[in-house]
Amino acid sequence: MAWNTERTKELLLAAATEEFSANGLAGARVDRIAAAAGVNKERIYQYFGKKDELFDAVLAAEMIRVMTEVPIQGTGPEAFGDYAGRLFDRHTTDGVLPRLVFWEGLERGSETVSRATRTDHCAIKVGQVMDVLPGVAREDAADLLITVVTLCDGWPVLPQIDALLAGPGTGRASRRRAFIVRTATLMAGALLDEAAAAA
Amino acid sequence: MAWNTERTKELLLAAATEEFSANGLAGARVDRIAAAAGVNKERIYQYFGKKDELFDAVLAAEMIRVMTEVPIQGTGPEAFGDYAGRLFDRHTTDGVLPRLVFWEGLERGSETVSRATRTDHCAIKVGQVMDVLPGVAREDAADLLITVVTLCDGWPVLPQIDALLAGPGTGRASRRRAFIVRTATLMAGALLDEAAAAA
DNA sequence: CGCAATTCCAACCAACCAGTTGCAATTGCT
DNA sequence: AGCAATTGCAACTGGTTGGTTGGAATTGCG
Repeated sequence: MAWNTERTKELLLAAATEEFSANGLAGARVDRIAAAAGVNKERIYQYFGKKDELFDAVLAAEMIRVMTEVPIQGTGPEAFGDYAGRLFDRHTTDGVLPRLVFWEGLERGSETVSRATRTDHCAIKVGQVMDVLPGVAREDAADLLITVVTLCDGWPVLPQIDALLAGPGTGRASRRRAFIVRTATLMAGALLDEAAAAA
Repeated sequence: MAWNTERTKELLLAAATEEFSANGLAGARVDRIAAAAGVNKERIYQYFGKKDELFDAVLAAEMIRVMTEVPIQGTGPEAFGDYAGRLFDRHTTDGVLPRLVFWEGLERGSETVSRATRTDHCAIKVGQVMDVLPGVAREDAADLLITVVTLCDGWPVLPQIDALLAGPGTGRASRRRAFIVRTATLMAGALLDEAAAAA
């Protein structure tokens, strides 16, 4: 045994994350990834197999990282709105995951490869939403999450829509943040009330 | 003068719309567009110039088409929610525009070329929202629109998110539709109330 | 028919890219 | 030092792509 193979893999994964996020699966250049990592090209094929599999690895790693870095905590609609705000902040300072997610949706559709790991983490997340909003059905919790994720992920990916609809304003991000938090809080509250009324 | 040049352009535009929607700007193949249109390759360069410019033409045409096909009508929060529902339906039966919009956001960012035409149509749309919700500020109307557009456009583009968060359920689309309509209605109502209270 | 604009055909170019291969150099454990 | 695993290097293959070019065929108006 010799060399630090783990470090090599991490360097490649980091470079690949950047490259895939910027250019997508088809647009990413394997040579660029290798160069940016300061590692030779064949290492990629040796450690990750095809380009597609490297993309899988990147996606799963990044999704899980963000999920653990932005936890859902507390109770009540405001707590859920707070979560939305923190997710928005995270994606505004680092738009890597949003881009990866949309690239995946566009270039691969629903044919997700590394499903197992991701499905588990997602189920946990939905469960956390149900904890924050006691009584809300799993399906509603999922819809709530999809809404927040779509809004927070869409923001850094659709700068044109903002420019076209809102015009070249100042502090657009903070305005948008407040709007999303409000939307999340309001919907969470409505579903909570509904659940309480049904009980 | 001879031949029907307009028809040739339309054939190319239609084929290009399909190809760009499916594969994005970088992923689209000029040869495929020409073949699908039953037209020769050089026509593209003759009529539209570079690939990028053809993409511009496609995007502007499709955006304007959907905007006119899905009008905003009526008054009150429910009317706005109804608009959201119709936009959702339109994008569920024909996911071409959503994909184009996200491709643009990812591959070109905010560097929109054919801005002039699109900006005008968008300003009109924001104005229509203000008509539906009297008293609501332009900025809030824009945010409301951005939210609805992001949610309706995001749905056909992010099938993985639905699969991951909600699981393989039946009738997911109609559930999601109802949720989005409810969200739109609720937010519109909140902003309307706020505007009324301030007056 | 005659003529000019339009279109097709088919080949071509220069560049690019994913993935592979053979070999020499480097590393770190024993 | 010795040795085996790891890595860098550099060239190569097979295929693809955006964009161009020159000439022949087609169209429809006058």
